Amino acid sequence: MSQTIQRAIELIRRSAEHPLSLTEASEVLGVHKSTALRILQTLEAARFVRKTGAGTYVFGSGLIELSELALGSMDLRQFASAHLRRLQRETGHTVHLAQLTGDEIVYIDKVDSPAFDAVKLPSRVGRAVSIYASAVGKVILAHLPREERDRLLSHVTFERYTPTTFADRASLELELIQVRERGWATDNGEHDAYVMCVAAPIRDSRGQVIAAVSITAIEVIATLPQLEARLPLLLDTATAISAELGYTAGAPTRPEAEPAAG
Amino acid sequence: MSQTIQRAIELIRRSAEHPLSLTEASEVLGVHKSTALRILQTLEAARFVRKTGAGTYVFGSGLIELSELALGSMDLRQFASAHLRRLQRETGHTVHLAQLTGDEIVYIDKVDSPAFDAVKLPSRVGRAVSIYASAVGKVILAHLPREERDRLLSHVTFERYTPTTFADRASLELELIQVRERGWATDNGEHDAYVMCVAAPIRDSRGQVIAAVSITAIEVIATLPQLEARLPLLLDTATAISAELGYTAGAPTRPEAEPAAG
DNA sequence: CTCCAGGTTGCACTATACGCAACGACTACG
DNA sequence: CGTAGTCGTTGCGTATAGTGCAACCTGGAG
Repeated sequence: MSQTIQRAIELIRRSAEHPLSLTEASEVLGVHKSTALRILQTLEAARFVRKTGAGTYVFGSGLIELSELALGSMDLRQFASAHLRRLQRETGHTVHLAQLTGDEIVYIDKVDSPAFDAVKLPSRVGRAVSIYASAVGKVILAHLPREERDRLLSHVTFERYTPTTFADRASLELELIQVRERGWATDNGEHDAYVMCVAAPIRDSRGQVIAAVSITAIEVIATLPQLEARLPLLLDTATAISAELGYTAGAPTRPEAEPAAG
Repeated sequence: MSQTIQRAIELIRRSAEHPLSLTEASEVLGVHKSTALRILQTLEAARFVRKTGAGTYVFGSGLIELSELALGSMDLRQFASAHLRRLQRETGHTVHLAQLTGDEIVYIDKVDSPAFDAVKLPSRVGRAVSIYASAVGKVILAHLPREERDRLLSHVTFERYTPTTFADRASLELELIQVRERGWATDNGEHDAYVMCVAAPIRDSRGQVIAAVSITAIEVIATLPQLEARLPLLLDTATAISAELGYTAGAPTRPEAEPAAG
């Protein structure tokens, strides 16, 4: 693992949080100023950081551009966009789109509620979301083939964030059975006590669940039963997005049955 | 300038475009496979790239998250968001927000038109926009203090993209005078022959022009006169955003006058 | 004018990233 | 079923590339 690149990465991270002076950068890395300077100059040439008039370094537009390029080329995101926005308008709640990518589930789109609670939600596009303590995580997990689910959960160390968290494999499996049977999942403040969600699965053309859409609200805005009242709309949205991906409902594949998976 | 970091940057760039195999990565850099592997492993540990099941490397969510963090912490973007969305709804056209950052003007938000032309527009959040061949560029340039304008233009090598481009300093200055006097700018296909824009300036609390908002359409959707018909809405939007930033209209500062700037 | 802090440059050194070669996993093909 | 070919991974000796140092520059404060 390259030391130089690790140092560069650390500086990019810091620059995203707040402007970084050269001296600060060298202290953070524990290296000489000249070393930090060379790293920052290299990053600057690629527009990964930008030098302000005050001589400090901040996050650069080059990285933003690359991120947008990567996000924009995701088919799912394009297909889902209009549906998500409609769901937001009709429910009034914040809408999330999360996708299973590799070993983690990542938010790839978010439509904020105009209500004041949007700013309080800790979610952010690109951020990985808890696999077992979120509605989108559970609904994806529940519909995955067993071996896949095992793979994802094998990395996990369970943590009890709140009193409602399913904080061990056994209780989670029970919850997942229920999720699988009814076809949607809730998050009853399982990661943040005041955040409620309802999520529905999105399937690709093979019938595989690859993503999930959810509506979210903090409890003072809407209780979990109030969110569940919007289930028809949510399920319609998920179905519509799945259809865009080529999924034909009632398809022969029933990956969630898995009588002898693995 | 650090060679290792430059190589890492190149691989990040490539991974944003399409999945990258190890062999491909090593060929791109002209280095041994083991070298490319170490770079990719370092990036992977930071979630800057992600390894797919097929063994290829793609753009990672870590970078997307950092970009969203950086974008989200921009005050201007937050203040402008609701206004941009309203402008889009009421005009039906694609809306852009561009900010002067350092030596370049960068798109920091974009609200796509639902019309099919949105996909044809080459703009992207994070991308730098031509300073002299765009409506947002010209409207910002026109209202900048002379020394600032000189600094920005000193880096520029003029290029005639289309027949309407202001492709030399003299003709651009004439155009800027007009822009400054009427308070808004157009782009009559000056960068891409079929893309039309109208832009208005956004001022901060000191009265300085720091950004611009624009509406854009391809010519088959709306001609320039048709876009100009939406000027009242556009100017209202720009004024509203400026107000959010603390600008009080009719302020004593008139930076655009600049009788003896510099 | 002097001092100080922060940033920049040139150079010698060695830690660090490199290429090599051998190995393992997998696939295609005879 | 065996063999050859492709791709990714590991360990190691080497030299290149990145590092720390010291001197220099710049701007602002006292």
